[in-house]
Amino acid sequence: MTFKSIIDEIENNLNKILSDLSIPGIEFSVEPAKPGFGDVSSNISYLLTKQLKKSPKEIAEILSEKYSKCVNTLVLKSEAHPSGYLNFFANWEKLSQLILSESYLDTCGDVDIGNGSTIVVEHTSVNPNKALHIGHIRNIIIGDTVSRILEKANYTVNVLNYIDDSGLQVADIIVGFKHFGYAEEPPNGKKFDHYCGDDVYVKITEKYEADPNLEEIRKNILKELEDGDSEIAKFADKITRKVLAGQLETCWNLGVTYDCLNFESQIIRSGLWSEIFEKLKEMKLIEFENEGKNGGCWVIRGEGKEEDKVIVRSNGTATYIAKDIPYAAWKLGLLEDPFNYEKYEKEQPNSRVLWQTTLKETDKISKNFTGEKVVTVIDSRQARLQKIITSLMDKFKSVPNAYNHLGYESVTLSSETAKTLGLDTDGKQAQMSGRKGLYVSADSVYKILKEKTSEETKKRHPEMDDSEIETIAHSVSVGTLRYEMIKQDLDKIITFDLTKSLSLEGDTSPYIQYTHARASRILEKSDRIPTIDVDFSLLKDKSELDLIRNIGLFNLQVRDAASNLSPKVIARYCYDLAVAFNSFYEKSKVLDLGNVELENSRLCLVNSFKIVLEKALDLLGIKAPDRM
RNA sequence: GGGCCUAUGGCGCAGCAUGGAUAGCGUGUUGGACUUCUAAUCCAAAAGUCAAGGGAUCGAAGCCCUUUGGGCCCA
Repeated sequence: MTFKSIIDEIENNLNKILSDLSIPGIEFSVEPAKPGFGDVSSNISYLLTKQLKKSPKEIAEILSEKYSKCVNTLVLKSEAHPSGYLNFFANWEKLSQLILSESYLDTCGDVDIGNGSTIVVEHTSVNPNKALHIGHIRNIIIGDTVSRILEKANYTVNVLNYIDDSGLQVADIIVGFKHFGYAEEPPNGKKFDHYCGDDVYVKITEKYEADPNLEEIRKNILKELEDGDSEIAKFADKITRKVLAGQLETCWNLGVTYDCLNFESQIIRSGLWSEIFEKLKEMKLIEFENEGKNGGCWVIRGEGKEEDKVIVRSNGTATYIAKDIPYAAWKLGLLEDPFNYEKYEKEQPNSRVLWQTTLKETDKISKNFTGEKVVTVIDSRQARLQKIITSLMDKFKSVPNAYNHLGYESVTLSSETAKTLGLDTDGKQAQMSGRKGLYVSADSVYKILKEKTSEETKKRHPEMDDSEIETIAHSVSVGTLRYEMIKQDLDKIITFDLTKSLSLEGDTSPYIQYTHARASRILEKSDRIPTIDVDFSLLKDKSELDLIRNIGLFNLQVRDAASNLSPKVIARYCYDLAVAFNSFYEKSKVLDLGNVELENSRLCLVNSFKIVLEKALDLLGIKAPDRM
């Protein structure tokens, strides 16, 4: 039981009072109070003004009076604030005991929203022709964090990465290899994904601009890609898998892992499309256009003023939304699974097994990576397309809201950073572009961070050996990058600046991780093992109670984050928790107090903080070192 | 032409879903705190017509409408 206990108690009592007054159920709030207004507040008085024909203040006074006669275990007293709010003060001795005991359990922070049901989270899904840049990282970190949160909320999560290995971007680099003599081995040991993105892809794009005739070559390559048995398709498969391996290396380094890789080329060859095409016709979700500009096409009717969306062109080829529809239906388990599965050739850094789809019949392993619900993480430029898919899936699946598009705004480059990459934007931010070579790669950002944090750690701990420094610098660098990608709202554009975005102070991951290190040091230096068998009445300082309150809010925050698919909620929670600890740290010493009872109580609190912060940071995929 | 997102101290953001108290935080600026469980820390000060206008409400940063600036998507 956590801080929610006292909220529940108050809610129950207020409901009882309401029914005594024979007022039918109204939806009042009972929430953690703002500082200076007790511990819990309710807006109930405002909502009763019409029925009782009294001012909020008078009502609050009446309710407070009645409340004092209720059965209370966790509430010490209620108070009518002149503003009309009804404020409650906790019996902290009991509440602290509840909260801190709970925090020592493995299940701390668990909530049950999913009820064990399966949910698919698809993220990453980057064309396998280039290295991941900082914009992709936002997608990946959002997806990974949401998966972790959903798991905490009792969903069985299947994480998918969709590999678009048969599109235009892949065709481009194949043109480079096949027609412009780019070596298959990158020069001087460059990572293969970087080589394909920085060198081959960008240069070929330049050549297209110079010579429009090359379009023809690309078109032919594209056609050959669709035919799985062609030489080109086999070659492309080899190249894209090498790029993919480089991309996965970057992801794994950031603590991101997957359950299954789904290859677009296989979806195309599996025949899923024709199956879904028939179904769409049958359900009359698409119509054949006889005349007008879309004459001869199969279209989805736009709603209201929206344009019709062409699904199959008059020449019989499917548009690229046509690839998304069968995949979406497959994710929801609406189609018979045409795939077999095999293990990916490399192991992921944690114990999670990574599978990949295959059409080979040889080693027939069937798996199920579909979900009763689906979350697709794609940036909001795809919102229109995703809306069409969502409404189609709503018609396919009886469960409402089964398919969810989790959109987010893009990452742009600050004008200063764009300038360092050779583009003068006249003070404006710049959209990243893989095609133009205007991007900051994830690997390079990690490398810069790693150097910075290694140096800092070395300065603080000259005695440490290199491998320990390396471990700490890694955790802090990954944390910093992940936290930057997650801490603000999904619909805010992140303007990435190579120097400004890599701060290690203030509202950052190192700040939070540092508080964890402080807590660890206290526990390490004390020669006792913290227990919950302590005198909780000794914890009565404001900073102590504030820290306990924050600890007790963990599961409420997880619930909020999971039900709203809002990873930043957990980021803010970690930060608030760290602030509360730092305030406690300044005001209350823990060791060498000459008072064993008090020391034990505070040790219990410190340990509880450490446990909960670790769990919360784990939801963000951030590791907390014991020293830094 | 149609649609989506966004606007809150100099800069970057939270709060908006579910209207109610004194609009919070970081950074930057100014000043202060390391002989102490680690200063990647803490304390304090200055800094706000919550884009503008209108509406419903006893009450709006939040809800509705209009306009403007910025970003994106479709045509």
